[in-house]
Amino acid sequence: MARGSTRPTSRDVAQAAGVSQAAVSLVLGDKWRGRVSEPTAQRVRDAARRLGYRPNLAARNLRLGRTRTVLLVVPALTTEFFAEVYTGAARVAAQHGFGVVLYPSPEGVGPARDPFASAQAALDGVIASSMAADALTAIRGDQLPLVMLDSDPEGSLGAATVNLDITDGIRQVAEHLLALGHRRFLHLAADVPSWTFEIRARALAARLADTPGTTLRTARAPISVDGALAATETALAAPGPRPTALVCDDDKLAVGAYKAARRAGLRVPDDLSVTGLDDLGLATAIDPELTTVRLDAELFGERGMRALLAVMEGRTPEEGDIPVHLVVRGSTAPPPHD
Amino acid sequence: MARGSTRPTSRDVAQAAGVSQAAVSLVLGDKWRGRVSEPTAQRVRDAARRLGYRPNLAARNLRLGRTRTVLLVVPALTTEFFAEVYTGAARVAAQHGFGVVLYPSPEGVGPARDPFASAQAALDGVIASSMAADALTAIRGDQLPLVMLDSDPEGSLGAATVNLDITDGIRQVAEHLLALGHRRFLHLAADVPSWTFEIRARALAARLADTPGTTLRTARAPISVDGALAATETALAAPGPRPTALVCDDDKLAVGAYKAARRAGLRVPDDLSVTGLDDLGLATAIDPELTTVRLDAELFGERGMRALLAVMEGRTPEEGDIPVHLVVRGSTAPPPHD
DNA sequence: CCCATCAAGTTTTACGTATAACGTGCTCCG
DNA sequence: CGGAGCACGTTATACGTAAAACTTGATGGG
Repeated sequence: MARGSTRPTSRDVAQAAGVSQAAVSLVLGDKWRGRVSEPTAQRVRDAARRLGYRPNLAARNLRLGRTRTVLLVVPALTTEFFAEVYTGAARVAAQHGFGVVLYPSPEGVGPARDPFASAQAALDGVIASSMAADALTAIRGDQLPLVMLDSDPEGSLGAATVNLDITDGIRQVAEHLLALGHRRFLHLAADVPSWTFEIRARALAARLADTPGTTLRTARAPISVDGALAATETALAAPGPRPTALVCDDDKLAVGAYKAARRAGLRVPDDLSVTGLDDLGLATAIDPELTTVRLDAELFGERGMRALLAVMEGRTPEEGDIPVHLVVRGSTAPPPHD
Repeated sequence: MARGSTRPTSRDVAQAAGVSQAAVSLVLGDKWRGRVSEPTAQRVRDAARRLGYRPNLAARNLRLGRTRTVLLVVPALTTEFFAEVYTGAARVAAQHGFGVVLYPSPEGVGPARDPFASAQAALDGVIASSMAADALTAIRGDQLPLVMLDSDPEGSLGAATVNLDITDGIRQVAEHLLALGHRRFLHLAADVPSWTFEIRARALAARLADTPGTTLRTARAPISVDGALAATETALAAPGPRPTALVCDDDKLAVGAYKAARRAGLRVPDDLSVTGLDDLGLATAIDPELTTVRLDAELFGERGMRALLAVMEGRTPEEGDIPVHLVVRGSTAPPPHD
């Protein structure tokens, strides 16, 4: 007889079905083969449904010593990129009976401070992107299984890493622009201390160093349309021959670059070719549509979760960076004649 | 003496400090005034820090019968809108010692099926947006405190609701366009069965009905750039006088409308005025910048969480819709002369 | 001087679950 | 016909925490 106000427990179900609480646990946990007869099992299932029984997860977690919950630490949710990473991770997690709790760094893009304080959840593991070393060591000290997304393989304190092959993406961008005939490059770099942006700069510089006669200048901007607008405007007004190709660290910066070009009276792509990186919905919303590097954010999240599952089970995570590929659209063209 | 492999418990701390487990619980729970001496309390705190003790949340949740965790059910994370709702809700939640678990409907925009199956978490309450009635009754049956976002006040089964004043937003749009001189309207409506879209149509029709000489046609599209492009193209090619003002249910649809206009050889805003609704980052990324209705998504999330806190504490949630306001940019202008 | 009060703890219990360990009859084989 | 084994359960216990109920020794007021 249920008391009505509080949620039914397995004991309530047991009483309703005329069996012991242990029998209920066995039947509902699918561990009853050869231990409970089929008719009895059916009685239990009926009673559970009738009472609307759902197991108390806190009790189960305590008993089993695990929570089937993992934390995803992301820099922010200001674009759909990390939302998609979450979606991918959550899908794989759900397939394995796990839930994902999201922790977007309150400071926005940049290092996360204390991912545990506000994540009011007991955790079995952590997937972290762009995290500061101190928070990282805190997690390591907790002995929690950890997977890092897009992080320096050397500096991640031995944690497993899953990376997008950004280096190759930038190389493809450079290759494309060089083939079009560009020689004077401007790099619009995100002013954020993060491995994933560092390697963009390195990859671009490395590829251009292989082709004599090329020049590379760099402008830095915070990741915002207005920041990119200002930085690009300044860079375009600098003395000397104007760059003909503008390589942006991500799509959002490219939007700012479009605006700066327009203000400077330059047409994209006739006077200035622009490239992005991410392939957000933004890329096809603007005119001309943006030539950019497609990052499969959902796959990124999936791979991250899969790697975490591997770590938690003591297996070795899948190796290899996630391939990315250039999507050529209308924002790149041969450079103008002098 | 810690066993090294497993996480320290309050009992380990007790042993290290030479007190009972109860004393540890009292001290660390800040309930020790007049029950434990200051020196002893200090010993406990030191031991806890030394061992790196963090309480087992599963055990705490079981003991206290609450989890300080709530679920946020959203249609999808394909735009930054619900990401911001989450951010706002999570911030308020953190201030009150709550965590927020996200449940993006796997079906994308539209009704959510079973929010509990994959949310591997014990919950104290639910905030739900655009949810199907069946899942809603499931939650109600669970007796969980519930707050609905942007839902029909009549049809929410008595749950508390927090709504944006969309009706007023559309009214402002209509007012603006009418003042510019527009009389022939096209409504690009989201083809999604949801209260929040229904009231857009009603509000627009209601306002135009008040001004004689106006006409209103409606095109329906799924919420995607391509869908909006196709629907708008068809609508613009229809016989009869062409509409001069295109009111879109959200910003994403407006992007598709821009593309359709461009393909039809129409200039925005000279030949066709376009409005959106949301004021996503998208709105200022496109050219011309979009006249739209600014929705404060973070505030929406905050209000939702605050309302849920009120419901959980047996208080009455704050009344009143959240005001929205028109942001006039470059996509609207007086209609062309015949 | 004796009981009430109080500080400073300790002992015990309950939360709901999963499962190891422990009964019961009954069947069936040697 | 005796007991080994099986089918079908039950009883008991542990997970780690919070807090109610209890203990103990000292103090102090009437």
